[in-house]
Parts: sequence; C-alpha cells; structure tokens
Amino acid sequence: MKLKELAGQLGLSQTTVSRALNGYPEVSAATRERVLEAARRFHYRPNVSARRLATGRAGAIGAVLQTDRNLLLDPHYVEFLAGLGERLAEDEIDIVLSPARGHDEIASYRRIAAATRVDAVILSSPLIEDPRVALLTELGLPFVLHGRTVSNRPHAWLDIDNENAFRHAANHLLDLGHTRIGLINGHAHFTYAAHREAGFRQALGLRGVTVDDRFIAEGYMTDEVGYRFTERFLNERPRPTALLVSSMMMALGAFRAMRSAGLELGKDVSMIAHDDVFPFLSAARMVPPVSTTRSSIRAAGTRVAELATELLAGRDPGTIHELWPVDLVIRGSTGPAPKGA
Amino acid sequence: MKLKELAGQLGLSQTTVSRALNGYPEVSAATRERVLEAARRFHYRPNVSARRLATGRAGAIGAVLQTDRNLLLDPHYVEFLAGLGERLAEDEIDIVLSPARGHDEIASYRRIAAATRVDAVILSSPLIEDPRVALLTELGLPFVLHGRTVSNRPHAWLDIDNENAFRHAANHLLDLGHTRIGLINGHAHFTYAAHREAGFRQALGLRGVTVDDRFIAEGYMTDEVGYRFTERFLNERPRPTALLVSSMMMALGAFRAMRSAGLELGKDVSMIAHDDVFPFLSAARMVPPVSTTRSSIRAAGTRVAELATELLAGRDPGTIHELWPVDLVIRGSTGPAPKGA
DNA sequence: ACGCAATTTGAAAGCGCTTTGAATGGGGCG
DNA sequence: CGCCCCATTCAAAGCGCTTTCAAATTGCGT
Repeated sequence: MKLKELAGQLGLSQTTVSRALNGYPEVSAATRERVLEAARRFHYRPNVSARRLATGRAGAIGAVLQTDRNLLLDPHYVEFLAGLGERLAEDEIDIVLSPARGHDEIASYRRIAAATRVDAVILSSPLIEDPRVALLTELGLPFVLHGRTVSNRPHAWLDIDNENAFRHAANHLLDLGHTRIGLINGHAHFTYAAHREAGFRQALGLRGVTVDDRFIAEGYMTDEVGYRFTERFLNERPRPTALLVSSMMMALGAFRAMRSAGLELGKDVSMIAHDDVFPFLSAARMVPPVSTTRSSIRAAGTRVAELATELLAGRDPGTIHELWPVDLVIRGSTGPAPKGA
Repeated sequence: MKLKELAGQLGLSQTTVSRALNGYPEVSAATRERVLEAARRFHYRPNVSARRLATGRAGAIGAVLQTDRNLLLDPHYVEFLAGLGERLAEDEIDIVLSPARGHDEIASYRRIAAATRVDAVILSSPLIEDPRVALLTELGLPFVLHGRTVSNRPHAWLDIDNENAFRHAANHLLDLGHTRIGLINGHAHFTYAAHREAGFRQALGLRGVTVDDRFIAEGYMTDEVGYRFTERFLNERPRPTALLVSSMMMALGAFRAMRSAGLELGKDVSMIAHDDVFPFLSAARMVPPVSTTRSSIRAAGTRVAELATELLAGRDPGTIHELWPVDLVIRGSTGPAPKGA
C-alpha cells in the first residue's frame, strides 16, 4: 500500500494525505481523522527511502563501534546505546552502527561523513583532548558528545559531574575517618577518569590528607581488573581502609578480593562505587548494599537522543551543554574507619 | 556533486555513468576508467536514499539489541557484531540496531518488518525452540540465524559444532584420567548451551562415567559467575579434578577461584574453556596458557554477513546451512588427573 | 449581494538514482 | 559493397514521497 493508493481509496490527493499523516496544519480536522483511520485500516507504512530522498534527511544517527579496544567496556556503552536507541525509535530514527578498528577511527568518521547515511553521530568516551571534535566540526557532520573534552570549537555535549561526584564520595569517606583511601579508576586518558581522579585528589587535599600513589590504579572497567587492583592494594601495609571504585563491574571484583582476604566490606574496608545503573546489577541488592555515586547511563543515552534531535532541528550546538549532578547514595558498604587499622 | 553533474562534466549520460560506477558489463573499458577517475576527482558520492528508492532495497540489515537481559553477555554479541559490521561495510550495507525490551521482543520484530527499513535481520543466541523463526517466516522478513533452533520452516543458519567441541574436550579430559569433571555452562535454554551439555554427557556416558549433577552449573557468561560456580564446585568433596567452561570470561573467574582455593591450574585442576577469540583476551598468553575449544565469533559474524548478502541476492534460505567444526587446542591448563584426589 | 481573505485541497515538479527500451555506430561476413 | 549483429550509449520513465504554487471553497464584513 503506497501513498498514491491510499489517496485513491480516500478520493483525496497525495498531497492532502501526506499532510494529514505528517501533521501539517492546513488539513481540516475531519479529513485528517479520515486519513489516519484509513492509514491504520490499510496498514499503510510510508517508504522510508522515498521520504528520505524527498526530505534530504537520512533519518538515522551514527554510532561508531570500536572493534579492537575496550570491548570489555561494552556493557557501559551498550547500556548507553539502549537508552539512545529507545528514544530515537520513538521518532523513527535509526541508529546505525559503524564498526571501526581503533587505528583508523578517524578514517571511519570521514567515511561516515562522506557516505551521508546519517544526519549526525554520537561520540562516546572522549579523551581529555579528543581529535574527533575538530574533525567532525571540519567535516560539517553534526554530533553530540557524551562526556567532555577540551576544544575551542563550540559543540554539543552532555556529561555527568564526575568531579563533584568523586569529591563528595571522598569527603564522605573522610568524614567517616578514613585517610588511606584507594582509587580504582578507568583509564586516565578518558576525561571521565581524569575528572574523577581530580575530584578525589581535591577532597583529600582540602583535608590535608596526602594521596598515596600506590593506592591509585586505572584499567579496564571489568570485574577482573577490580579484583586484581583490590588484591594488590590489600597486600600493602598499611592497607587502605576505603576504596573509591569507578564502576560496579570493578566493584564486584573488589568485593570478592576483600572476601578472599578475609575482610568484611563496610567494616574492615569501606567502598563507594560509581553506579551506572545496570538493570541486572543492583547495588542496593548486594550484601551488604553498596554505597554509590549514581547516574543512569541509559538515561543519559535517552537525553543525548533528544539533544541530537534538537540539533537536527537546527539548534545551535554551542548552546547544548548539560552537566548532570550525580547522587551520592550511602548504604552499608561504607562505615567508620576501623580503629587500629 | 550529483550523478547528473558528473555526467555533464564527462559529456556522458547518467545511464552510462551509473552503469560504469556500478560495474555493469555494457560499458567500454575506456569509458569506465574515465568515469571512475572523474568520480574520484570530484569526490562523487551516490546518494544512498536515492539509490535505495530506485532499487527498492533498504541497504541495511537489522540487529535487535536486547536491552533488559543478558547485557553481560554483550562482549560476545558485540564481538559478533563487529565481524558482521566489518563485512557489511564492504558492501555499503548498514547495520541498524533496534533496541528492544525482552518482553516485547516479538513486537519489535513486527515493527521492524513493518517499517521496511532493513532488508533482512540477524538472529542471535537462539533458544532451543525459538519463536522468532516462525514469526519472521510469516512476516516474510529474510533472516540469518547465528546458532540453531528446532523449526520446520526452512531457514538460513550458521552455527559452530558445540556438541562435538565439548565431546572432544570431555574426551580429552577422560583420556587424561579425569572422571570428576565439572561443566560451567551458559543458560540451558540457549541451544548452544544445550548442545555443549549434550556433547559433554555423551562423552562421559560412552566411557561409563556417571555425570554428577552437582558439577553442572549454568548462568551468565561472566567472570563473576565463573568464580562463584568454581568456588562452589571446589568446596564439594571429593571435588572435580577438571572443568569444562563455556566462555573465557567465566574461565577468568574460575581461574581466580582456583587460586583462592590454593589450587594450581593444570595440575590440581584441569580446565578447558570455550574461546570465542576476543582480541583482548588471549587464552594462549595466560599463565598457564589455557586449553580451549576455539572458534572465532567475529569470523562467524563475517560469514553471517556474507550469507545475508547471498540471501538478499535471492539464494534460497533452505540451502544456507553451515556447521563449523571447532578446534580443540591443548595447552598447559590440562594435565593428567592428580593421583590421590 | 459582493469582494476579499482565510481555509482547504490538488496538480505537478522535484529529490538523485536505476533501468528499460530504443538508437547509434562499427565490424564481420557473404 | 550491402546487410546484419553486436557493442555502446542515451533518453526517459519510474521509485514513493514532500513541497511549491495555484485553484477551489468557505466565511465574513459591508
């Protein structure tokens, strides 16, 4: 069933039917209702390619899938994509995935821009200085950045306030009397990791607590890495009495490492982890429940989708900046620093 | 630069230029070369939407992203997507991602079929009896299944020989004198997990070794789950002397659990894990190197992409069946059963 | 009643490509 | 030398939708 046929059935012109379907105002309410009803009845579905050709829009947004690094980081990325995709689906916008090997990532973006198959792209996990912003600006390909990076080009971004989140978390631990606090972080070249470390250091610095570099570690945000770093930290003497952890994945490993070492979470060692709110991984339901800095990465994806839509509607990227506050949720995994530790 | 302009520049008709560009035979070699050169020089890029409209093809293949279950299974899925996408990219075919909550997965496929935005879809991680095959057959949406399921509808699939893989692996352990062998598997409703268990049971059965159900476990294929099951197994008395593990992710956890228990891999406990060949997770480089049943899931993605292309070219889905043999790679993690265990 | 503006509808011209069917020119053959 | 066939090329007709511009209808004030 194509538009022409539908129009024929209704005894109307394609023009009117098209307008009725797309919500243009110059159609009478009665006609619109009639058209919508008929469209439903005949299961009319506009042909996307035709629409795209006529409007000059691809109706799709691109995302690059790094295929040779960080695959273990995926749960975070996929969760973000889930939020992004769910929101875009409402507007009938596709999300098209371009796999790219890390080394020719730049080439990938060039290809995407040249291919004109997407109206915009989403950038994730930016580095502290990320060349992609300049590149896409030059290519004229609209984009929304999830995270932040230094750049003098005005561009759209949404980020969570990692620095404050970890500052607050560290402060909370300091308030509880902890002074030997470890940080298990993502790779330091990522902005979010740098921000978290900065917040952490500032909190300690303001209280005159020296940061012990042996207790700062960075790596892939996986269970295993969490385990290894925690194990290493706990073998130091004196060992840290509290841990700040960048991901719930890592926290799982950290938790097991403590148990292996015969230490009790929330008593012998306190922990606050960053919680991206995975549906299958509830910090609240763990035993003990884990204190977290919490911010739904899926919600961020949803919002980024909206921002992308606004961008395509013509909004100036330079005006699109959102910095989300992060909740600090205190639960059983944090307790006063043990006395004689 | 559009086709018409390019044709104008060359003093040729659109027809000829289009044919030259798309490799049709009725263009003289000289003309073709001239056209290709000009296209390059003017950075000509065909408009995808126009081409899609004219050919009636979406130029895209769909993949559904389960957003509320199995996200931890993602590394496997994403690795598969990477292979799929890389191959499809060569043919300028997009991969579009449709996020779907598990409960309305069926609705998602209906929506995808109705929207006509993709020419085919890829099905992953099939259940033993998977309703999607019947659904898509009825909807008339071509698809390729990665894995297998019972269905009387002829359909295209590619799978690895999980049953034989685990039979061989189990046989190898039996040859080494192991009789108490544990199986740490993916969820049993997935076909691949069922096949692996079947292969495992057959091998033991043929040697008259009874399978101890306490040593069979299934769960998400993550590090953590591997750790927990292994820990549980090792606490039994007598404990298993060997383990068959469905994923390298799980194997990492299993390995740590052994270490925690003071046991040495390859001596006190042997292990063979299934290796999907993640670029960042090399079984060969571990200490000790891990024996594996090996089959690159990325390569499978690549091949599925090719099969999908053939499907779209008109090949009968009923003729597309590929069952890949799986290598058994023996390394240091397997050794003779300990004497007095 | 009449004229004018506002409302509603329609015809037709694209959007940029593919593909059908026809035209052109040159070469081989009798 | 004339004819037929093949290799090339082209003009034009779509593909299914959006959108411009014009036409038809309605409503209103005077």
